[in-house]
Amino acid sequence: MSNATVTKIPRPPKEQRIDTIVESARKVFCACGFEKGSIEDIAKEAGIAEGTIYRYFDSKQGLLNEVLRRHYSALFEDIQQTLPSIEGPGNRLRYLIRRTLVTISEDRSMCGLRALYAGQSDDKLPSLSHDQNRRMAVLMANEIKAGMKDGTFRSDTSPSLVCYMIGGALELTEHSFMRTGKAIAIDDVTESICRMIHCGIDAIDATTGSLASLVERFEHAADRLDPV
Amino acid sequence: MSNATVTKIPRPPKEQRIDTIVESARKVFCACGFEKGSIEDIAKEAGIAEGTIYRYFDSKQGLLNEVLRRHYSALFEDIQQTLPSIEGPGNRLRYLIRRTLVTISEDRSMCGLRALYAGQSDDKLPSLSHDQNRRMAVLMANEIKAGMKDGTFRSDTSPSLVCYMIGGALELTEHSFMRTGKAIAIDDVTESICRMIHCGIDAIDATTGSLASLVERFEHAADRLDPV
DNA sequence: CCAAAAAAATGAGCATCGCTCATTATTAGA
DNA sequence: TCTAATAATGAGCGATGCTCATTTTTTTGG
Repeated sequence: MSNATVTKIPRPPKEQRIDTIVESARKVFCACGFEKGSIEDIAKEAGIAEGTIYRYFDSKQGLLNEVLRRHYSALFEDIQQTLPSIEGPGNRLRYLIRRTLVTISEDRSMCGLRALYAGQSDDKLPSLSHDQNRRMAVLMANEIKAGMKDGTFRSDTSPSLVCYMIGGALELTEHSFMRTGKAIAIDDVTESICRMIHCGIDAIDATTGSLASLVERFEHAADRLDPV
Repeated sequence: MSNATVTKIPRPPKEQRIDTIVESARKVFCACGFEKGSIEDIAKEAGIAEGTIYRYFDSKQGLLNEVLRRHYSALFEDIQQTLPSIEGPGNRLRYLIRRTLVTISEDRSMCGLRALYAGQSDDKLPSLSHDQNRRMAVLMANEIKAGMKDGTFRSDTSPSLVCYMIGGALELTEHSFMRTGKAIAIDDVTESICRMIHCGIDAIDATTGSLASLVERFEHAADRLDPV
């Protein structure tokens, strides 16, 4: 009005504004969780008004979607580049499991968000988090199908079932990490999951023990018929 | 005051009132989900004032806790009675898996609640739903440990990992059921999970080189019996 | 360079919801 | 029957996601 230099701050371009909002949302959500982190907090963090957020995002949920989408896009780009260089369905499956563990291990706060968010989807379309999980599940399922085709894996395997079992194992690790904060023994866990997936829990001699004894009996029988 | 017969409705006993509230909450939560089902709805359904609910329950969350607790208590009582009559860790594990599938199959709306609720727990204590899952996980883990002890299962198995993998498989079935509404092929799914758990996905000849050598020995023995 | 139109930003305010508490209604005890 | 204890009520509080009329800034076109 009168004296002060009213330095007109030019508006940042659209893209940068969105970046600011998403980044602020990420900070707030990671710090407070999705429910407790309010739009007001995010607006304050970004230094803008609440209404501005709604010019770029339909809802709080949509904002979280974008936060997660950005966070996971790096992971999937990385995977897409690496995967073709690995030989064999079993090895590629192992890589996918290990890579997921690395991601979990890298960002604990985001894990909480992810877990929190996963239960969020109600009657709506599958939530983004589910979508990310599904994307990973599709990658894993592809490898399992490939393995079934080339004879590495049993042909009566259910790819989706196996994927969800792997998912369960990863979730356990994630939960445990979130609760305790203790570093994940990535290679050990990968090995455990892979061994389980490949061989199951039966003791070797329980699986084939009976078979071994059968062969033994057969050999004895053969011996009797044709003593050496 | 003046004319009308003011039929004094006696207050129901405390226990019955609680039952009414919990049952109303169950209906509303199942119909609308936890978030969208409001306390107002529940009070209206029960024919009481909102405040009354808070005489008996600390919070909306606590009310849901009780709804779930009652729903699952029957399941666990049933299990506790049946389990001791089944012989062998493998068979008991199979029963637990199948029994869970039956429960999922029996109440689709409650599944939604369960799934919704699972993601709810934030910084608080583990939610009731998690608690129920954990209770089931403990039962399964006990069987796995028993199997490891008696030599049925490999001794380097991680019980909790296996439990979570089973949990993942059950969750897939639950989600699929909730989305499609198509009846669960309980026995088929049970078989798939058990086969996976016990033997993994590897093709037989890939599983054990020892098996290959067994076959070789068999062939040698057979050769001796019936030389070409 | 300016005026008008378009676009962006604002923040007061709305609707909803979980929850509280002062007030009222009912029951139990003497 | 009178009184103290207990139960029930519902208006209202505070917080929150979201809207929209208004204001501010940018763009346009002459």
